[in-house]
Amino acid sequence: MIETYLLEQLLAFSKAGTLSAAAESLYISQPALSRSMKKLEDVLGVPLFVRQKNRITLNENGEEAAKYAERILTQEEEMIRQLRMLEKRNHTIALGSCAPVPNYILPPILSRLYPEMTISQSISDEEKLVSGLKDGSLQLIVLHQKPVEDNVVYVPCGTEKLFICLPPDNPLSKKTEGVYLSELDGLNILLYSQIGFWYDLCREKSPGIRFLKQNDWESFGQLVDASTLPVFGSDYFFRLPMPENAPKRVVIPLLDEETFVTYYLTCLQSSYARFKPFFREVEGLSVDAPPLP
Amino acid sequence: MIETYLLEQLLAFSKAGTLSAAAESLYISQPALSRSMKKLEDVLGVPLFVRQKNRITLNENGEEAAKYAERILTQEEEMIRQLRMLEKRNHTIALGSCAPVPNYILPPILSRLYPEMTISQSISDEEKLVSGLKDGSLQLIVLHQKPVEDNVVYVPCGTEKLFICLPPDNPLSKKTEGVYLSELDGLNILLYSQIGFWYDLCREKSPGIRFLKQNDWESFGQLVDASTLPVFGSDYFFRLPMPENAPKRVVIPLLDEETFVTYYLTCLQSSYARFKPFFREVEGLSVDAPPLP
DNA sequence: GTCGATTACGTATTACGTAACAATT
DNA sequence: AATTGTTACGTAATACGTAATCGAC
Repeated sequence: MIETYLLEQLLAFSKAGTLSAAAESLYISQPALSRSMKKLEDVLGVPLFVRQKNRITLNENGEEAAKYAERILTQEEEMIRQLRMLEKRNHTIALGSCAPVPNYILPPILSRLYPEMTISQSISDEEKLVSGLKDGSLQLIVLHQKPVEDNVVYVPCGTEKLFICLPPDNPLSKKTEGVYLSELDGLNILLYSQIGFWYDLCREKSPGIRFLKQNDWESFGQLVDASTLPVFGSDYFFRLPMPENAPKRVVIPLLDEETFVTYYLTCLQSSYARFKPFFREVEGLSVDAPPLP
Repeated sequence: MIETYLLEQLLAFSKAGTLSAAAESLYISQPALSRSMKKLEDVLGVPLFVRQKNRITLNENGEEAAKYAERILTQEEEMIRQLRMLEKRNHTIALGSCAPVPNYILPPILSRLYPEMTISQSISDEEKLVSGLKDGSLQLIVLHQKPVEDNVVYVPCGTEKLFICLPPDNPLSKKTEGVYLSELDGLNILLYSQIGFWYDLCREKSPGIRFLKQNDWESFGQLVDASTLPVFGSDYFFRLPMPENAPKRVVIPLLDEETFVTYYLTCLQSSYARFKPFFREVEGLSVDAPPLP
């Protein structure tokens, strides 16, 4: 049996070239390393070095042994990595959503139902969500369309409606009955970048919009407050108890039917048993503001 | 870094099922193993066991870890095996021959020229000899035909002539000028089994011969002495200073041209430099009896 | 009572550091 | 003189064994 520290020290030597340099890199003394290498030769039963008076180098066996050592040490690292990942996966529920709103609503419910689990959340596009579900890196995903895959279970878990908030001096702000996305062509619109599929939708329907993207939520909020630039709004946010969501602006509904979406909470059939209580609770949930404190 | 003994102990536990049984199989005490498993969990940073009051079993992490442990330990064994093989290969010259005679003649010369090397010898068929040369398990081979391969070097290293030794009462023994192998059809012939290609040759030329095969050289010799059964003979053996090679028998030459062969000592081009002195010495060597003492 | 696991404590192994030395550049 | 590797010896870390305890069957 070859103890791992011997392999580690051999590899360090093969990289450093001298015992002294290797010993330094290992934070041990040179004599200790010298002895270890002798011991390794003893354990393996073959000489690994050619020893001159003042110099020690790997022989053919030693070169070969160093390659093996590297492979084995890599395997051990891989073992640790994988086990920690497995442990983590068994203690976290990874939720992925196509839009921010489900990520506001669902995690609190998950935390209550599975108090011992860590809840992780992320936003990405439909393709990545589905592949994440399949490869096990996501346990729950929220789509804005019914999933077409087999082997999944889904329920509607709320709706969301998109609005555009325009400054009163904009001519479109008079059309209180609503506008189409295509009518926004050419506008400069403030946008928080983490909004999932909504961005793609607007880009598709109205390629001429010039988005002023903000990655930081705080900065975005300040820009909304400090300017009268148009911003998108959602019925979800309008119901939150914030004083003013988009002050100094007129809220106009969008008329494209795609701006009213239903969210579908989805999991693999194989994990449905585990999440059944959650699905029960969420089924038919309307995307509403959380209860006032 | 995971010390190997921990992996070994984990694997032992996963095979034994209880700490006590595993400890026994490892020749250590139960508490020692208990502590080791705790330590392994500590090193890996994940729990590996479900601990009940009186029972400890692997959890999902543990099962996975045991698989990794087995892989890694196997790799280490493989490492030792391969290194020892490499060491051995670098200290032995493996000679393979298609017939026994070159194995009598060449090893003494090799020992003299390469005194620090171990000489190993074996007999097998042409196909295995060539593949052995190519895969490195043989460094020198002796064929009874010129090799057709590229990347090899060869020299003739002697000849051998086959005879048949018949009892005087056999009608064929009168044909002192010689007989063909095909004429031996139907005879019972004593045969020492380790004679390489000679056996295939006789089988091919005279399928009707009934061979009385002996694997043991001593037994074969005693049978030759104690009977008058026909046996094959070789000019090499006739020249040895033995009192009687095939007593009570008449030695008749075989007329098939294939019964006179030239041996070709062969090595890879890549190792010719190493064996050049040997080739020099052997070149044109006639397969003759060794000098009388 | 037996069997299996953990805890506590002492022991023995062994990997390591320091010091001294030898040899090369 | 500076660098590199080995030997000798003491030390410290640690893996192990023994004894005791707790629980379950």
